[in-house]
Amino acid sequence: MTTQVNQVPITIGLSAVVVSVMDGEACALSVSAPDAALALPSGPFDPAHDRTFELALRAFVTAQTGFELGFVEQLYTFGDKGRDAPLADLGARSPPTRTGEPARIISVGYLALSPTLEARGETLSASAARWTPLGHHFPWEDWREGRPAIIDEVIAPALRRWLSQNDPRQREGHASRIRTLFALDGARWNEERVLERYELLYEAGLAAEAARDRGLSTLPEAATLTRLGQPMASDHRRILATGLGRLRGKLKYRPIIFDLMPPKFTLSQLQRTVESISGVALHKQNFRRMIERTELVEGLGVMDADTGGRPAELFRFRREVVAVRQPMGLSLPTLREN
Amino acid sequence: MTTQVNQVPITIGLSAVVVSVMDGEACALSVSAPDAALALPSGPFDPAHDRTFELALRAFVTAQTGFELGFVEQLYTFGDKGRDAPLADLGARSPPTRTGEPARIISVGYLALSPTLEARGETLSASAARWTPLGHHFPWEDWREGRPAIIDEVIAPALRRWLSQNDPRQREGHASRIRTLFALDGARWNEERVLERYELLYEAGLAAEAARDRGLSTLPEAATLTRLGQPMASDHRRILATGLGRLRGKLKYRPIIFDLMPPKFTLSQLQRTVESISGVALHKQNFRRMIERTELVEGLGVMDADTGGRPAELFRFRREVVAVRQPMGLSLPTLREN
DNA sequence: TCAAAAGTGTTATCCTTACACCCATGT
DNA sequence: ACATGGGTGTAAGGATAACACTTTTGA
Repeated sequence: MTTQVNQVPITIGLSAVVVSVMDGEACALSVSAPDAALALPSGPFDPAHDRTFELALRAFVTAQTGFELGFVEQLYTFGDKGRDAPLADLGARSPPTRTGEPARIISVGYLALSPTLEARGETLSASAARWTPLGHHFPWEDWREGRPAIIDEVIAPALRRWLSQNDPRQREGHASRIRTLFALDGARWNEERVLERYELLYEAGLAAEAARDRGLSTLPEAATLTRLGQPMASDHRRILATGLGRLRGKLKYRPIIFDLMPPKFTLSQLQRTVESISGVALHKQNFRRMIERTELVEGLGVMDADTGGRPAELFRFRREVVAVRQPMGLSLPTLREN
Repeated sequence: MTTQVNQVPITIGLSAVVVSVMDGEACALSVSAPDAALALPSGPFDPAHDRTFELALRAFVTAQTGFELGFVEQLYTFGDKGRDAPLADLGARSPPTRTGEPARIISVGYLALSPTLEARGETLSASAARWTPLGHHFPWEDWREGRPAIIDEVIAPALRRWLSQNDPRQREGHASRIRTLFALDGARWNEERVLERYELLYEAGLAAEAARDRGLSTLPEAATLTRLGQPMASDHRRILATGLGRLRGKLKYRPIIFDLMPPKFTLSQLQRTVESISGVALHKQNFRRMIERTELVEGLGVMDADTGGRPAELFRFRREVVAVRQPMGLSLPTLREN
């Protein structure tokens, strides 16, 4: 025990996983870190002036990217030493080092959702922010077209190689994690476990960030790494994985999918949005029956002709029913094929 | 924007909601705050020496209460100004005020589970810690014997009185929250929304903490307040509500109930444990069928004779299957009666 | 006329919920 | 024998998952 407390000052950084769906692809808002790596919009929390985390977050996301957040929810607070120091100072100021020692940086991650909105592109082009498909960061998470080839071609072999170099006492546990997280040997894919999959890859040195953080020890061939998703600054890809996992889970019991939809939408658009987030393909009619059962949407009797085929009816979200019976959200039946 | 950052130092406090079930009652571990109020075991996070939040938490819970935590999970980070200053210094040291201004106190709440264990009582008696039934803090949350009388006798009338004094523009929204959160007018009880219920009562000035934090403005009769659950120091009852809600939700999709069970148990003990946490009564046979379907437990062929009636078979949790197919957890069908 | 996408009918299967009933022990 | 709690059989109703099929537009 020390007698003097807080010789090491604490800095709190806020990071936002801002998700939106553009052209059928789930994307996250990103900015460029000083070293040109992609980063989440982030900024420091100023204890003197910010009344709440959420207000601070909304303010600097608007400042950095030029638009306002709707739905916002806290994800997790990352405090471990040893993880790469987050760029909490990305916004403006640098972390204080009043006494000479480096500040301890804590980061609080947030999830935010933004509806698809065509007009929004212009706002963005004025800033350094851009929308990056989540599939670029997590290419193994998209099962909409069936099992992604990268799992069997790259991930499974690399993980098995790692396994064989492991401490034999840990081998069984690791083998079982590999099997279940990546749906090998007949195990079932669970789309919610995004974070655990990323952490397994990181642990196995298969995330570019791991090589960076560990000073390049036991680096796999660079060719393998580049196929395993675009890395991000600091621990931002971990925060992004946390956000995607949370969003996928929450879809099933809260109607938050509608925070990603424009005011009017067709049922196919709704289905494609769910699919792009959850990463699995859904059975059309069962999806519709489920939506109907929840009574969360209402047909407007108006048709959308820009579908490429037969015109589709437009629907709206019945926001009013949520107040009455905080409902189930959507149920994702599981996988349609394979 | 200031030029000088961190004039106001940040202190991080850690608080633990440690849940265990004793004699069929869900309890939380509590300690006595200096002003004699009940408080959660809490302590400061020392950025110079604590490598992770979780390690720091485990250490001071052991120091304060004398036993070790098993399952631990982060709940939420509370950072709003204006909420009552948490007792982050309960453990030992006082918050630093190097520059004269008060430190900004952030608190990180954790949920921890501890299996029922008879021998544990002795450890506790040596310390200032004790087990307090959650029903003392949230008397409206226990629906095992049907709808608690306190809802219709005390809560609903008091909330309606509050409603009538409200800004008319907010009235409709508030009325709907009251209805759905407390299952009035035929609305269905949702056992997970513990935090929202507590926050509604707090907002309406019906939690003793609200009177305290607001300097006693519009205090309802003291008799009403004392029926509305035992208050806690700082915002600890809010953290406790967060923990109970999270635990109730998580029961349904992760098999964490077994972190509350001893190594061997009967199915009735298991059912009573689920009931004490979720606060609802379950149908015996349906519960058993569900447990059977999950294949999470295994009969030992050994009988427990201390049941008061026919001896019951003892079961154990098959920890090994969790690794294989991170399973559903338990599904709480809803309410058996009413 | 054909491609493309919207939208519907039907069925087997499984899970949920709710009945009512029997079994083994201690007093 | 009877109270107490353990343990089981059956059946209706609803949700899920998977079939294949018709309809309406634009090119």
